[in-house]
Amino acid sequence: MDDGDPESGSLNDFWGSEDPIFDRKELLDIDLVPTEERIIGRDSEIENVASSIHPAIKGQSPRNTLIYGKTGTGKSLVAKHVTRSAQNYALENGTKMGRAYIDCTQTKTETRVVINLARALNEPEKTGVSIPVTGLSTDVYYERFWSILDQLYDVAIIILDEIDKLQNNEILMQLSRAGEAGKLDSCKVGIIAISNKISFKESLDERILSSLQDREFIFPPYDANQLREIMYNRDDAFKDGVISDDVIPLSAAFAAQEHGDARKALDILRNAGELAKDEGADEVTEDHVRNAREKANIDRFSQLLEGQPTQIKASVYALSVLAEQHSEREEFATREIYEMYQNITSDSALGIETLSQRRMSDKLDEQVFLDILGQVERVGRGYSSGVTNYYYLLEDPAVVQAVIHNDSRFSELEKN
DNA sequence: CGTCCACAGGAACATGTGGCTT
DNA sequence: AAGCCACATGTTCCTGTGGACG
Repeated sequence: MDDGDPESGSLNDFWGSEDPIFDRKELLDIDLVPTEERIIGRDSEIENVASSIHPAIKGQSPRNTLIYGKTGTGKSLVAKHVTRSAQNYALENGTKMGRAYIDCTQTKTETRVVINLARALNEPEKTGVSIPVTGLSTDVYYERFWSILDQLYDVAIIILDEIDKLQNNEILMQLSRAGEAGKLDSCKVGIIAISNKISFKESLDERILSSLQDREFIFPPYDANQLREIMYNRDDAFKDGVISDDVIPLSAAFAAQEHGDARKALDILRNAGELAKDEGADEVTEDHVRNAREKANIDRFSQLLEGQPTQIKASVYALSVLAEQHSEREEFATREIYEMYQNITSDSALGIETLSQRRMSDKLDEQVFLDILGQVERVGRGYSSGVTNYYYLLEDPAVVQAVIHNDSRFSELEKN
């Protein structure tokens, strides 16, 4: 609008400036499935998974497979890589192989999983089957799904990631027995189930278990050497010579301390680069890595909390106020938090309803699950009870409140 | 030692939303 | 247009618990 702006000259310099630190930052994204030579230290895992699904190449039944391992141990990576490679090979050999990936943290109910699978594998112009996003009964979705599989594929491989997040295991039942139950005529189905909890097995039906347990692999955490190699393999994310020698070994050491999580390693590395860039430094140093590790924790926390609904912010806020008022204590019982929560929600111009204590305690539990709050159980405290839950903040109350005040509805609250 | 308190968390039930089918 | 359907979000009711307290 204002032309002749005296700033525009310097801004032009800015737009034209090159990133002094990063070259191909996307390489530091954990979800990127690298080409095979970039997958480090998972050779035998790749081999194992590949051998499970090998029969699928010729259109025969693949074996169902269960993969365990902590976060950031390459489970999804290996599953995606192997199945993609198999699909390409099968295609060249005249086998129609379908392949679908479901993240069960996003898709938790049986129906949603079927819908997503069907939509992922469907080709409406060939099958003439339409899969509405919602509106049908689960049975109908299943029928359409089976029909799609039979029409389009000789064999389908389905990856269910974070399977322990599923509300119930009916979908596994259906998928693993589809052939025997006569739901499918020609198409074979293979399941690759991924979980980070070994205890997941206990919640499984005997029949599913026997079919899944067929092939079962545990992915060990990466050790510091492997983490280092993973990062060296992706170091062309940075400009040449920008990272000093100790940066990667130190990031690897930090990540190794936190259960060998490759995701964390890459996060630290990326954050270190960003810190250096913000400072205008031309080199990433050991100090950047140390700060990045701090920052990564707080960032994760803030983002998580920021994205939560208002009711949850209100309950967490209540806890933060309590923590502020009683500097000598950290943990507070549900009832105390609820009283404060009532003050907050009834009073102000927040414009939200005051929920029942039952409901609020569910919200708090949810936050414990997300690692926003911590929880301890205590017996027989104060005036009688069986067990009482006590909650505490995992970050400084000031940090928590700062994040919540970012929400415009809460910003007024500050004054009280 | 029995009674009572007050909490955790499961279960049944209610309501609202979005959307398909016929 | 009427009837289903899945599902999120809440509420109410209820059972089990284990220390406090008489």
